[in-house]
Amino acid sequence: MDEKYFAKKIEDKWQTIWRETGAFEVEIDDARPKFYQLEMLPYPSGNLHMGHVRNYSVGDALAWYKRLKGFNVLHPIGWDSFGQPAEDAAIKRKVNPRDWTESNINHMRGQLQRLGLSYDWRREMAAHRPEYYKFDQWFFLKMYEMDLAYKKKTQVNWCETDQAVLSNEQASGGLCWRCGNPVTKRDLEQWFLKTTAYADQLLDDMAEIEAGWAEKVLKRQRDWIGRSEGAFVDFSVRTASGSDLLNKEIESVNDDVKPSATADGSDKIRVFTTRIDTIYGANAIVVAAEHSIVDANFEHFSDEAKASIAKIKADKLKVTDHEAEIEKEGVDTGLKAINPFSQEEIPVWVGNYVMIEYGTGAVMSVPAHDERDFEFAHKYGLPIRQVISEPHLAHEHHTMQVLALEQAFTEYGVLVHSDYWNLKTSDDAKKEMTHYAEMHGFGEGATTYRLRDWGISRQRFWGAPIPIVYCEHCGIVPEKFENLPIELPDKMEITGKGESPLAKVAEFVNTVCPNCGEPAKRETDTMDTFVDSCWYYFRYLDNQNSELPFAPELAAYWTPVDQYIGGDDHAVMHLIYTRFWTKVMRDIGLVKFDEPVKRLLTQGMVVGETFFDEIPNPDEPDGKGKRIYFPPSSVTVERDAKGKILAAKSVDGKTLKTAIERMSKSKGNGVDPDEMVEIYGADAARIFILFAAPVENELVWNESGIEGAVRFLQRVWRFVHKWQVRLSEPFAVADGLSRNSDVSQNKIQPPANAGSTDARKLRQKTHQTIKRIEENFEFLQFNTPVAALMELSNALYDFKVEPETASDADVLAIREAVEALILMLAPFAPHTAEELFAQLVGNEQGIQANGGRFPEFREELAKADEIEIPVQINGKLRSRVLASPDATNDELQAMALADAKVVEHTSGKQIVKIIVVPKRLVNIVVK
RNA sequence: GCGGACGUGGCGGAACUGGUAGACGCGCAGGUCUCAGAAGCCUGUGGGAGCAAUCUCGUGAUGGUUCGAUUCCAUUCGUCCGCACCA
Repeated sequence: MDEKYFAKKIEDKWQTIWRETGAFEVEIDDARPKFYQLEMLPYPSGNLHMGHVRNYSVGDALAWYKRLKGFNVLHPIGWDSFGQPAEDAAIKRKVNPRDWTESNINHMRGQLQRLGLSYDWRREMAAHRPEYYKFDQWFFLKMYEMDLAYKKKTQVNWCETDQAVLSNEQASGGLCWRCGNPVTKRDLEQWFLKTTAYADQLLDDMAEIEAGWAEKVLKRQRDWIGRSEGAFVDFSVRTASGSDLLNKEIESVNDDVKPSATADGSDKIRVFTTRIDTIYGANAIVVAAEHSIVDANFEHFSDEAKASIAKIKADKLKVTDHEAEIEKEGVDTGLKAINPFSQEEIPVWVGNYVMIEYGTGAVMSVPAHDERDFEFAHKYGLPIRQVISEPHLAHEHHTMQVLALEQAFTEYGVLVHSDYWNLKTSDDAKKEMTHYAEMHGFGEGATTYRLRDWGISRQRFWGAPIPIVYCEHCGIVPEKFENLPIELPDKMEITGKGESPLAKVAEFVNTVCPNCGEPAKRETDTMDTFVDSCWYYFRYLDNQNSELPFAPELAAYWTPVDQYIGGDDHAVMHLIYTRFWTKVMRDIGLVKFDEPVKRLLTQGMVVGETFFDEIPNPDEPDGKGKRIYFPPSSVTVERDAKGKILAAKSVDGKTLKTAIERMSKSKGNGVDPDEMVEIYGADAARIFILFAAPVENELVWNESGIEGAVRFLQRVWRFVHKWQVRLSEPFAVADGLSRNSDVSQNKIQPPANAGSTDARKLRQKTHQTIKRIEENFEFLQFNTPVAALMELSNALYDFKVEPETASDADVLAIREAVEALILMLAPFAPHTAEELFAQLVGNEQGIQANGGRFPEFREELAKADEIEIPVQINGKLRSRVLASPDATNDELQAMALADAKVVEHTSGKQIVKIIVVPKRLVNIVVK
């Protein structure tokens, strides 16, 4: 056995053994419970970063733990390999995105393997390979059949100079990332998936996963879906003259918007409100500039109104960063609407704060009870009338003149100045008024969502082509399933300018209609990469299947995912889309459950110090400058005694600003995982990253701590080495102790009272540690079990017995502790654990092959001979007494009162009360 | 603006359902070994007082509930995150 711990050597050795023996390859096994451990797959950018290392170290720890617990653990990995960076690389460096992606994957696979992560590599998938995206297309066609995929016009970010569509990131700040010119919006026909069809299920099924998902993630999803219950109310509309009703059928410009015309064909504006109880306070109808009623009557508007509406529309085309609140603007159209409850005539305004996308694109303005309406009414001098009162003031308000409020009162209350509904509560009024509207045919209860259908069209090359053909005779024709995959061409030109790159590839575009066989053209848009990540973890189950995305019977065994781990930046989009996808797969019949992920752990970011110079940018209204980053290695940093940065200077003496930001190459604060592995070893790097902070927290990278992880591993290593000879010798049969060969089966079961007090204490520590670590894993804590292992290791060093003189009972206690330590170390430092275990059992087959299991907790061994009971006087700790763990409350009280220090503190005082917490504490209250 | 989370040593962080605050690690200080250094090992390490036993203050701040509060409640300050006119 090597005396010294050389990380590199044992890591190479065990990575080879794992690969050659297929140590982590799994198949269906009905004899064991399954566990599907999943981590979010990486984008193959070229290099692993520390965030990946953290994510995968956590996942690997759990996978190891579950294997040691006897589960059949599926632990796969793959590549989210479609996306913008490959295309950017193609534009900048004239490389083929496929070659660039494949070579990145090869490099990063090596990095993952050097970390010693326990993946079943046979199951690897990559989104950009035709055998995978064939099924993106398959799903698209299924959804098209199910009426879940459709095409409609929508706005995109558009750069006039480059004639190109931009993603939100590429258009950030309202400027094009390539040419720096202002970005505009443009209408484009795009493909959508009907996520809204599942809005209620996405909300309601959260009940099934509540226990396993962080509340903050569910909350964000709930907000994203944004269900609100209310009512539609129809207001009849008159022209400015107040006489003749308009006869035109009014239709919305937007598919999301419910038609404004009611069944009888007369002209109405339909509004959505969650506060129908406030309707007597409506002073106007405010509609979005894009509302159909505006178009229908535009010619009758005043010049001022026309100009104002045009301006509002134009302002909406500007790309804003959501930073400042937009000043409310609006104009009276001259149209009049009739409040169906009060028969009052109120004006119809256009307002920039009403969104055409939400509800009906029209609202009733109730300034007394809505802050936005209040602001609007205030600006334009519209009347503000209170119709909801605080309950205790209701009678008074009811008999008084209509009040003008100083600010909006948005709470529920009691109705006033509302005719028949006066003095009813908001809750009752909402129900009754909705019912009344339904009875009289001018409204109905309604639910609206903020969730929009998912636009999946991308005018890009590096994505799955949408399998649609446009035929002059047949129109929009879906490809036939047997023609899949529709493959990306090998030759293309990607410039970042103009329309989708696929449109320029004639061999791709020109095809025949799957329906009539006549020449036709292909759709040249590709799918959003979030499509790939919707179902990738089902493909791991069956990555060779060419008929189906995966076989349902494999999914029936392995899925749903038991534990999913990733960054919380995916709390909404990816995790909503994949939940949606699962529900579609259920409706197709591929799976039999509603929710794909039972437990979700969102891990915090890995961040580091950054140094930068800020160059003022006059174009930015808030004075935010452009940052030029300097790599930390090039910066001279002055720190105070506490380590706080006092000053940072660049090589040329420039004073730099500092911040703590997400690690990234461009900011120069990244840490290369390969370098960490090279210097400290994969095990130490993994232990450190788990130990340094709780998983959910942000982790500020600070290299000094990693040495502690190395020291810990070396301490364990040295201890095992020092004791190896004694630990491997067979125990005397006369002692009733088990033999060496039983070690891996956890069969060491000597009598609990054997050995010295110290030996018993060590065994207590061992079993207490087992319990603690088990609990930590169940609660997904990874920093505390590492601490517990360190404590156990410290306890071994505190056990002052030398190998030469140790009794069999001592050796046994040590052996038990060492074996438990090694096995429990495996999830955190698998190479070291494997090597030490091999040395202990005397073969090279590894923990799993030797039947290594998580050590068994034994209550009777964890129990201490005596426990220390703190004694408080008036709540202050004054003394401690040693007692048997079985001592009764009366005994504890007697011992406490007999204690010398207690006597000292209580003498001359009157004992008022004595509180005894069983096995815990005694508190004596004196006066 | 609305919503949410969180404030514990020099630092990262422990602390079961209210019951010995500061586990574990980093850092720092002293010692040991050595020709010297590295590594290792040992000791100490929240503040204040004391030679010491020990006393006292202490979990952002102020109050409250309780025999007892880092933990529960109220107010307040601060930090971070999410949403962004969703009617």
